[in-house]
Amino acid sequence: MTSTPLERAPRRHQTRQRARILEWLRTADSHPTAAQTHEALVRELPNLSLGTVYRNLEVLVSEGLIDEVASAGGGVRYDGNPKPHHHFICDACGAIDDLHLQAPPELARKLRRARGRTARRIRIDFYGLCEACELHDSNAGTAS
Amino acid sequence: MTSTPLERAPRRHQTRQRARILEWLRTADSHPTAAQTHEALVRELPNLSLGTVYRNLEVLVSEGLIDEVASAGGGVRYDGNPKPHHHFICDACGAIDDLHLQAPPELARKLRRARGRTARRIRIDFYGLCEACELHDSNAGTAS
DNA sequence: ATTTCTGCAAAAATTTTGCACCTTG
DNA sequence: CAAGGTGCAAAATTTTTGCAGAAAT
Repeated sequence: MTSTPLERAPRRHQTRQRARILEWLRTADSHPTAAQTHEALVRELPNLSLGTVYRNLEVLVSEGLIDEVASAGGGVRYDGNPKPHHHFICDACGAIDDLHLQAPPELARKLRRARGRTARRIRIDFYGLCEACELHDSNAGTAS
Repeated sequence: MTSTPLERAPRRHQTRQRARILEWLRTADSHPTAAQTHEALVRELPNLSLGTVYRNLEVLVSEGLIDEVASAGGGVRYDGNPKPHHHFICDACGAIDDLHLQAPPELARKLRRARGRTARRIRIDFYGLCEACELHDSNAGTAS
């Protein structure tokens, strides 16, 4: 038996720090890193420590209130929108945008046919150039 | 002007280290981290340094020979299969499996309609339980 | 009162770099 | 021999932890 040693879920206390982190992530348009989250909130909570931010992000993820988004380059980013959605990621500037479109049910079927597995959740990442970068950028096919 | 200062691509030399890293990644069934790659190869290349592995992975990515896969938890992983494909990720054990199915063209259309952007590349991640974990695991709806 | 949380600082873990010396072309 | 590459070690980052005191329930 690989017994999980009877782990009771702790009763969470409500703290200003955690509340603000969640609230801020919800309104953030980008998908911030732990450091960016700390940076943004340290103005109004001057003693907020990075450790506290890390610990709270972990709690919020485990409670399903936010999502972890693994971003290329290795950093973890956080997404204040826990509803299933997809992402458009700019190849040039790395910006991540939420897309609230629905995954075609066909995909789940394809998976089942290919592997016999059932998908609980499907996440689609679209890569391309965001509007700003597309304009900004003429050297798209020119390079040698 | 944000001039790219006329950067000439270096002529790469062929080295045993780089060759073996690429070759090993191609046959690897998992999606290894830099550390795992080093660990696996240090037997046959006893002086192989981690720094070299990092530098070569970066080169191989930039040449499009391998892919970076950002995995939750923050670590970067590498995928020796540069052809576009998708992933099935086990919620329980974290294993990542390649899926060689084709994204429905409908998706690109949806993106265009929703955002007016064009997708160069679409990556789909399916989350669920792999076969081993599904069997292994009876406590799926039982938890309080 | 008891449990959970915070801030701070130290410790780990991960990734990047500088540099002297080898290798490839 | 010139351009790249390697190994090693130090430095820079990023994330995790231990602890004593503070807050929440």
